[in-house]
Amino acid sequence: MDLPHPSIDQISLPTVLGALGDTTRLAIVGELARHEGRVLPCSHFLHLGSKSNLSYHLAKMREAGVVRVECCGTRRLISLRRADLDTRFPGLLDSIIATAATRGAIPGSQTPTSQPA
Amino acid sequence: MDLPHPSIDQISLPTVLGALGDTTRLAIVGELARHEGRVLPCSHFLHLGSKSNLSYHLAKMREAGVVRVECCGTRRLISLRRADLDTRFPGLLDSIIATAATRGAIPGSQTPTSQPA
DNA sequence: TCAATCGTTCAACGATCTTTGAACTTAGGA
DNA sequence: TCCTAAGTTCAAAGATCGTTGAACGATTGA
Repeated sequence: MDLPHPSIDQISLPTVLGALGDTTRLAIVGELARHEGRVLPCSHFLHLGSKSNLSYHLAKMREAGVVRVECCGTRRLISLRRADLDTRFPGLLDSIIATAATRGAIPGSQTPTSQPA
Repeated sequence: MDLPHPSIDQISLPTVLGALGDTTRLAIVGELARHEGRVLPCSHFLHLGSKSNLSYHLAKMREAGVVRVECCGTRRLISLRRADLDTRFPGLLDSIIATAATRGAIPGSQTPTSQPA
């Protein structure tokens, strides 16, 4: 039932960058960053795409080592592999998340703070 | 004769990440970083691919705003848009370049210092 | 002028990506 | 038990990607 995740050593820079080079996936990462430390179900991201579409994007990020997916009954609990990524690529995630929270860096996205709550 | 480059404001995070999510292009950026401030002709990168292949990758990075391409006779002089990227995405390029210089982060690549000269 | 050099462009290809909807699986609750 | 909710998987489709080789244009130098 456990889904396969790359070990820290197996996480590759171009694969991570490729995984983040997509507006939907970047939006997911931004969302996860805003809920730092917490764990979110897939359904949290339904506003970003259809069920099967999210399944696709989340699998891609899991395989790239960006995200961890844990099974909990019929749920999948998603979290950022923040510590692992910080170990592997110091500063990378920080700068991406900081940028992603900035107006205009991601075309078509709204600034998180612009949403009511 | 001048090739089109996006202005700083037009540089988008997912596009930049996508441009860097490729081993050939990451290698080009690494090479440019090792020659910081200097300007290199396309021919400098011929060990990374064929002429037309490099033309493709360099165009992609130019359009993404990662690289500047200046025409000088029949030459194209390539440079990293380091200052522009630092302004737009503080810390991003630093962490990518630092990582790219690390053994193992980019599968199939050799650490620059591992090469004789 | 002629030839060589430097790089772009094009068409083609196979591969990968992104999205969709329908069918399916699995677990939990009434 | 049966139903529902949460996600996955699959096939299909269209788009984009990365690579190649051939043809092309533009500049430089003999």
